[in-house]
Amino acid sequence: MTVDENGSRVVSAAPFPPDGEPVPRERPRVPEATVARLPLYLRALNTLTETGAVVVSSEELAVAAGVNSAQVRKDLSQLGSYGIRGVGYDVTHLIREISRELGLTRPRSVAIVGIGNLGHALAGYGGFAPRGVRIGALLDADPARIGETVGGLPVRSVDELEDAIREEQITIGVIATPVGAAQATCDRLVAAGVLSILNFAPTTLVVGDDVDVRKVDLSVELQILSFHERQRSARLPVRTEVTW
Amino acid sequence: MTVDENGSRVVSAAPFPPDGEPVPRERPRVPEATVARLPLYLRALNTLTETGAVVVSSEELAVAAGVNSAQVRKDLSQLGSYGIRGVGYDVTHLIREISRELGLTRPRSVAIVGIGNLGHALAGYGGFAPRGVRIGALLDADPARIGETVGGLPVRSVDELEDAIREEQITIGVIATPVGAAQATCDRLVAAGVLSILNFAPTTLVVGDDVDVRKVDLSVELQILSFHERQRSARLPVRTEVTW
DNA sequence: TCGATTTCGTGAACGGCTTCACATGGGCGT
DNA sequence: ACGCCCATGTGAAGCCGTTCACGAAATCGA
Repeated sequence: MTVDENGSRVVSAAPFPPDGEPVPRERPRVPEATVARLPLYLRALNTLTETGAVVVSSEELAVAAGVNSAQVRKDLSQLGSYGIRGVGYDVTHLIREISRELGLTRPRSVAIVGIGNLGHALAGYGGFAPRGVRIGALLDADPARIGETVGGLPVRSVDELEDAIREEQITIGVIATPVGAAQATCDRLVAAGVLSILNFAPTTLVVGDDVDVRKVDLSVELQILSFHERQRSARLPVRTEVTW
Repeated sequence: MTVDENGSRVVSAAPFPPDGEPVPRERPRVPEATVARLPLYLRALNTLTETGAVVVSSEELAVAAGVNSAQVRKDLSQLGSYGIRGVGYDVTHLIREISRELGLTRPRSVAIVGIGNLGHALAGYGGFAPRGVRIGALLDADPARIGETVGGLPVRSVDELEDAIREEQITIGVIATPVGAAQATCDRLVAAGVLSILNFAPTTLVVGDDVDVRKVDLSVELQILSFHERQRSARLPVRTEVTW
């Protein structure tokens, strides 16, 4: 299962239930693009509650998340009609529904493999716990680092990877190892039962179709910015007066 | 200028030059989706040269980058026809052309603001220099960290931000500060002349239309994975036998 | 020289996503 | 109780991106 998979293997649900079924299960399917924005809405909503807001309009939420307001409405309508016309959305209700849709009601546990600078940063990042994601284990191959405590958790040997995943019921693996160890680490995580991988190593991981891989690549992001800067500078020298 | 801007302001070039012009300037425009893949190709090509490969087929490159081979051909054809039918692509030539397209021929300098764990990780990341991106300055607000050397570069006070940007001809700002300082840092970077921002702080930055912002958000990635896991588990309990 | 083989380049079809525009319908003031 | 106002929910249109399928072109061997 790749990042952009279009769910073609999913049993295509009938557009409508055969009759006036009282069971609302089997909603059509939430588009991938919407899923990617739900976390943004969630964060914006959490910020809003701190300011005491109790209802929010699609326009406000759109500004806070940096998207179009029609998009907000369409996204939220995918989860059901939780808004009130003429008023807006109930903030706490919306937080609950989005959290449920994202599967954050039962917290997920992650293992971070590779506790270098990046692993440290991830382990110490406070933004996980309040959002339904729990760090269950830190693993590293360097004996010098084992036993060290990072963010309240001890660093364990990567030899214990399989044990840790079982003990802590880990379902998500984060790869923060050097490039050379990334694929092998990935294979071990998958063999141990992990089905979701977040990869920070600058390499393309090869996995089975049933594994979900997402990739965060710093130099790719910078190169995309570089492209846009080049475009911009190439556009500056106006050529209208060359013709005469 | 947002990430997904569709270049509507760009003068739409005529599909063909009026006649057999020798000047190939004004290609139609490279799609954003293609730009996002060019860095992947570039990395795969660099790996290939190390193995001694001199030509590469679209199929090989596709496997290395984890995409479809038709996509590779379509992407590369956007930059011009650099392939040879029946043979493949010349590796070194392709590296040159992609680097040129991405604007990496004249190296870009970045400033990293916020030298915590994440800033350390970024500063120490070896993947930048060989890819046309140079770290020009490290800045932090904490007096205790100023003067420290990270990755061969001294940490300077954030008070010197404007000076550093001028001296080092920095065009890209990387925000690795706490959330609270992100927007203010962004504003200062923009005021100092930076037009591209890579934001690691979990917040939506508000900028003018002429500033290009990209965002890397760790918890968002994890929440997307969480959603897919929930989907998967909801699909597992087969319901065919409930009906009798 | 000629045909077989390989791989690029690309038109066309398809599907997904975004945006617009407006009907729908709930609240609030009088 | 009634009508005005406002924000949601959603068809429709258009755009962008992906994939298929095949023609074009280049090499190689006989």
